[in-house]
Amino acid sequence: MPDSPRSLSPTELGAYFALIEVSSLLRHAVEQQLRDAGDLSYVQFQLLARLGDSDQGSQRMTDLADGVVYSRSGLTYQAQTLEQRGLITRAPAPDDERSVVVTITDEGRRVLAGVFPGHVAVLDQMLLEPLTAADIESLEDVLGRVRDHLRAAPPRSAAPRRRRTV
Amino acid sequence: MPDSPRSLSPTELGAYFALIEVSSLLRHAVEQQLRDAGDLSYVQFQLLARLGDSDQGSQRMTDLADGVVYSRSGLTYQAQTLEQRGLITRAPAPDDERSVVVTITDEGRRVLAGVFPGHVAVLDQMLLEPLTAADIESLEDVLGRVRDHLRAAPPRSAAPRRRRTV
DNA sequence: TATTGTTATACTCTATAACTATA
DNA sequence: TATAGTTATAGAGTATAACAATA
Repeated sequence: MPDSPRSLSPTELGAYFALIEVSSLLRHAVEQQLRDAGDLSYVQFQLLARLGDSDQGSQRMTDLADGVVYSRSGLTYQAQTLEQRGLITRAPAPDDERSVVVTITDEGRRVLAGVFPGHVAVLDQMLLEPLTAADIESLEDVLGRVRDHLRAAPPRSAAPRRRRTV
Repeated sequence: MPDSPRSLSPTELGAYFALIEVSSLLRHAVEQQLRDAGDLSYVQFQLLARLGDSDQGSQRMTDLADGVVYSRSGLTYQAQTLEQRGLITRAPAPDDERSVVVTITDEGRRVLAGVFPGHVAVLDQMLLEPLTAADIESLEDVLGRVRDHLRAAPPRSAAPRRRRTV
C-alpha cells in the first residue's frame, strides 16, 4: 500500500473524531424522530425532501439515486415502499421511455410536513444550541468546501479499490 | 408536538446539510477501505481501535457498547464475529462475575495496523486536503463543542421516545 | 431488585448479478 | 453497445424481548 504513511496531528484526529461522533449521534437521534413522527427511515425522508424541493415534485430515478442512495436497486426498494404507502408515484418519462419519473404525492407532502417540526427541533437541541452564529457560519463554510471537494472527485472511486485481475 | 415551530436560516440549513453529506460520503469511503484492507466493518474497526487505545487493550462489554454501538445485543453480535476471527478474546471479569472483559489480541493489533495507513490516506484525500490548518482547528473546536454538548445530554433520551404505558 | 451479558427472532437495508427494455 | 430500471437473492447489521447469572 504505497499511500502516505504519515500520521495525523492531534488536531486532525480531533476534527475527524468529532465529526464522526457528532454526525453519528445526530443521525441516530434524527432517525428515531423520523421513525416516531412519520414512520420514515432517513433515506426515505431524504427522498421525500428532495422531491418536495424539486420542480413539479418530480425527479428521475437515476438522479435520485445519485443524490441519496448508493445503488440503483436500493433506490428501487425504497421507491417501492414509498409508493405502496402512497407517498410517491412512479411513471415512465415522456421523453425517454427508459426513465422513470418519481413524484411526491399530496400525502407525501403531508407526511413530510408532519415530520419537519420535530426534525428541526432535534437539530436545534443537538447541533445548533451550543453554537454561536459565527460557529455555524464557520461550520457551513468549512464543511461546504469539503463537500464541494468530494463532489468534484467522484465519490465512488475515492477509495481506490483493488480490481480483481482474474 | 409542542416544539419550537421555527424554521432554520439558510446558514443553519447549509451547515446541517454539509455535515450530513460530508459525513455520509466520508463514512462510505472509509467503510470501503476498511472492508478492502482488513475485512472490517466500521463498527468493528471502532471496537478494535478503542481496545487498542485502552489500558491493557481491554474494556468491559458495557463500556464498549456505550461508546460505539447502541444496543448490547448488537455488541454481542460484533464481539462474536471478532472473537471467531481471533481479533479479540472475551473473559469473565475478575472483580465482577457478571461482566465480560474484552481484550484485543496480537492478531487484532496486526489487522488494525494493516488497515490504518489506508484509513489515514482516505481521510487525507477526502477530508483534510481541501482545508487549511485554521479550518481544521476551527472544525475541531466547533464540532468538539457539539460533541461535548451531546455527551452531556444523554443521547438515548435526546429524542424523547413514546414510552408505552401498558 | 438491578445490572451484565447472551440468545432468539424478526426486520430493515444494502449490494451484486442477471435480466428486460429503450436509446 | 450503452443506459435506465427491476428482480432475485443473499448477507450484514440492528433492535426488542425473554432469559440466566451475578451483585
